[in-house]
Amino acid sequence: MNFKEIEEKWQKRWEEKKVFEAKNNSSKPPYYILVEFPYPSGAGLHVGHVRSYTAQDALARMKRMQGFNVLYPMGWDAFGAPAEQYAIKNHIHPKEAVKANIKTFKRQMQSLGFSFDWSREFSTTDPEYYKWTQWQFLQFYKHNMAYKACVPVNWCPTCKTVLSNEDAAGGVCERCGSKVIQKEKSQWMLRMSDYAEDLLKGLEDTNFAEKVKLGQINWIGKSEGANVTFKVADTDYEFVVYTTRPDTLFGVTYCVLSPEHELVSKITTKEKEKEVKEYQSACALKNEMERTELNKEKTGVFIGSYAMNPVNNTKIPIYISDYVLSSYGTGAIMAVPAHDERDYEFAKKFNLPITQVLEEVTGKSHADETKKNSIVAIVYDEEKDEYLTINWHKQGGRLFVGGTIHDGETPLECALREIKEETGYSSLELVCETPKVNHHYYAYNKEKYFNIECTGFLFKLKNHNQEAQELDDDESFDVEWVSKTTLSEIKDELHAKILEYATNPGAMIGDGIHINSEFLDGLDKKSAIDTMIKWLEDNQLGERKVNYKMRDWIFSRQRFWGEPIPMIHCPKCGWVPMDEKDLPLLLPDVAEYEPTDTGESPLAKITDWVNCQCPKCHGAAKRETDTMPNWAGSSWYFLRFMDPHNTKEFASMDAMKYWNRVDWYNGGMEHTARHLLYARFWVQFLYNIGLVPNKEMIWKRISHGMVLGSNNEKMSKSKGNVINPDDIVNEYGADTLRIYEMFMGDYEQDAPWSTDSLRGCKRFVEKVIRLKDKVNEKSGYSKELESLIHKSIKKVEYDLLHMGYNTAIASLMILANAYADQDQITKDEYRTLLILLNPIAPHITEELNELIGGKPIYDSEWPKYEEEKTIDKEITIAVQVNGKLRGTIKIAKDEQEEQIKEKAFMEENVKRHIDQKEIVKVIVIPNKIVNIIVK
RNA sequence: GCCUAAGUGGCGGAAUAGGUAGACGCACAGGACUUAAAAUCCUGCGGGUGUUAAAACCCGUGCCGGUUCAAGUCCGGCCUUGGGCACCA
Repeated sequence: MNFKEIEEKWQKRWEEKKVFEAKNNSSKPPYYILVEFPYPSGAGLHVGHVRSYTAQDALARMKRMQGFNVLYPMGWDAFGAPAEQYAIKNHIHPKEAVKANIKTFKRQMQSLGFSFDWSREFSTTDPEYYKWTQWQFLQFYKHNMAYKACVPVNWCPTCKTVLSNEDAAGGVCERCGSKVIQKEKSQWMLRMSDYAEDLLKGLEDTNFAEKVKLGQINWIGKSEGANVTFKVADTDYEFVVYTTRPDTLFGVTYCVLSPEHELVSKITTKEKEKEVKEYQSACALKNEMERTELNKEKTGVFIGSYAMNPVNNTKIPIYISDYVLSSYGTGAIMAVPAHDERDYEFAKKFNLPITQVLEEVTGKSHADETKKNSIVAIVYDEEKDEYLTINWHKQGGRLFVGGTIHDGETPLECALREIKEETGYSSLELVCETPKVNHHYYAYNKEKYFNIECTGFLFKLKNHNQEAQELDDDESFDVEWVSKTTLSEIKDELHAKILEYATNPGAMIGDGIHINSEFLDGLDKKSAIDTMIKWLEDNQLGERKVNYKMRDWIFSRQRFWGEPIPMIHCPKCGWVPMDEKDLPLLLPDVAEYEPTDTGESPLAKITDWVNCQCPKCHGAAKRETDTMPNWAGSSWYFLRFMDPHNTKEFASMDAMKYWNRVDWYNGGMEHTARHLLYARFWVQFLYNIGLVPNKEMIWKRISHGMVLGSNNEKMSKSKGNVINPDDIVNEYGADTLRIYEMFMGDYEQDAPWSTDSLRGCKRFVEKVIRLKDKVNEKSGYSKELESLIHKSIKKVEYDLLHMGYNTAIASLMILANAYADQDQITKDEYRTLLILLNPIAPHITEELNELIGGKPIYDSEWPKYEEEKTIDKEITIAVQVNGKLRGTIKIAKDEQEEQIKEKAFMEENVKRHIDQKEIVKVIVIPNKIVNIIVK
């Protein structure tokens, strides 16, 4: 059989009969399946595209057969930098390159037989489409959701262009390699942060995969805390910090402002001015990415003035440091080194005090406890890599040195004394003191409950001189030096906790009870936060505050190849929106657009285009030359597919109400955070101004795994592991490629390409073709195959709805193998196999179906299974003895427990294993397993 | 560092509710058909002990421990790899 001819024949037939055109006024229930429309690059279709398009195609084809009016559209997201680069180099209009690329993509998609409704095709670069993108921008503007603001951008001084974060990775221009600097530019912004809470809540009205939801939640980054006002000592200035941990206010030992903070210049003292300015300009050179990279080691400068801690009026120094971002919270923080990792690092570096205000609790509390203070001391011998322990044997196991603090003694003195008394060592060097731990325990020798506040110490042993121990009579233990691994023998909660602190010094960020905190003492984290916020509000020193990481959307791009922003700047009237009826604002039709020296869009040089009339006062004015980001056109394309030819609206409310929403949206994991969030924001805005029927227009979102090269690496030209789908279609046929990509592995997981496995799928197709020779004139299902056929229908249907494409194919292979074992099969049997396989391999199945005289599959119904016929009457179950498989028995479905037991005991091998042994218990799980426990 | 997904034969991967681990496919080996090759068909295919052959047994789902009659699956702790985010107070 010539698969090429067959594929072309059916592709033509489907097109002629308009089989896949969705109707907007059908009585059938609607079902909207969407795949991310591609950016038509010069490289052509990737085998990764084939994977997700086939998966959604299979779903679409099955749903159609099940009686749904399926919308499965395709279009082009064709604005973007690569086309612009190509155009600049070759002095042609980017739309020419885009046209050629779309042609290739479309040809490739059609050669694979995807059931797209091509009558709804459009590109984001079509004026008929971007007219509405511009129109929607005007709605944002009119509802005060768009504004201009100065934002730092990545600027390459050599190329004289603005770079995306991607192109400026590592602080170096991707193209010319020169150092990227930060430059302030006035940009259009969308007030997306206003929607943070709604975007978070809206997730409840979607059926996104859990990991997708999580990505959205993390991106929005909600945090709850408080704003707290700090006064600058000896001045009238004050500043506000944002904190999620107001409960730790008593532990604040310094404050940090971001280098850009407006107060810095006002409160820096004379002596510090020079140092501060230098630090500020050093930071200004770095972009956010560099800051993070260079900030393994904390940097900062003390600006000479002090702040007053509002809870206890302690004077604390003010620093500036770039670990505090001006763009988040208030751009200022209170630092609690004892309970914040970053503050801890900073404090260590600048030798700032660390005040513990929260201590961890170990052990269980008891009503009648005696309080005392104690220490645990860990001594380390660097030379031998050993730790000093005390082995109490049966009276408490292995511990470190420990003891109670005497009156008038500091914890450190106590530690040194105890070490000397218990072990005789005295030549020690203090390495660190750990946070205090609040420990509850019962002392058996004293028959009392204790609650102790314990400080831990880590010492280094300086020399091995050992004096005699000074022991009490009731003390009997061995002093032992042990290796690190032996330390795992220390089971005592307190000692283990101190060990953990000593070996991983840092901030204590967990929960516990508050100390050194006046009215918070004794409270846990959560109630202390609430108590403190209430106190701050009562005293007008602060307030409860929610913050989001998500910022406003920078909507300007200094590019040519994007939707022009329909705004006009008039010297008299300021920014004026274009009249809606003048849309679309077309991109000029020129072939030359060198970048400007100022970093403005190449459009700025096209004066014919830039100069215009102010819509308000009709005076001379200039157009905005920035264009929209790539994300704009893709934020609402799924709405346009519902009504793509509408010239009056972006889509009619009727059409959107009919389709209701996207039922199933598939795309790559890399788009699940940003693209999906932008699209949801866009839709929520349109909903709020009454232009779309639902607040969430996408119901289910899943993401596919990548197709990797055969070496298990990402496909790339430089690695030489790229597979071109055209080659595979030519050599093996579209159906084989489609089957293989669905069979290659778990759909949501990455999978490497294997041409060997592809050949196996080819063999399967050929096997299905050969089965045709076995078809007889009979109808119905034969007794031998009936049950398996019903099971297969059930399985394939379930799998296609749950992305189990690989197992759907496996079950079809099993069915085909069963057919092959028969001398003859009926027409109905063969046809059912063909229909089940059709969603994945549509061409060959239609052809074979036609050859046996069947009604076209595209016009047929999905086969139905009878639940009863999928259930086996006789089943084989396992018999275990003591949990080990010893044999199997055949039982009738739902057979009585007694009979199953009897059969199990009769099994030869089982008999041998229970012979002469006492039967303790017999577990029978109906239709599943028998487990006999013997002694 | 944080978040997230994973780790099962020579390979891709199955195991829907804790119940016979390795479905299905690939690769490989042996055989049949053929003058021969390809295609096709049949058989085997996690490791080990064992047996003339079987039977049977032991070990096995990244590592260590736990829960359970029973763990790839649940719990605790670790290791490794991929993806995302980058000091968010």
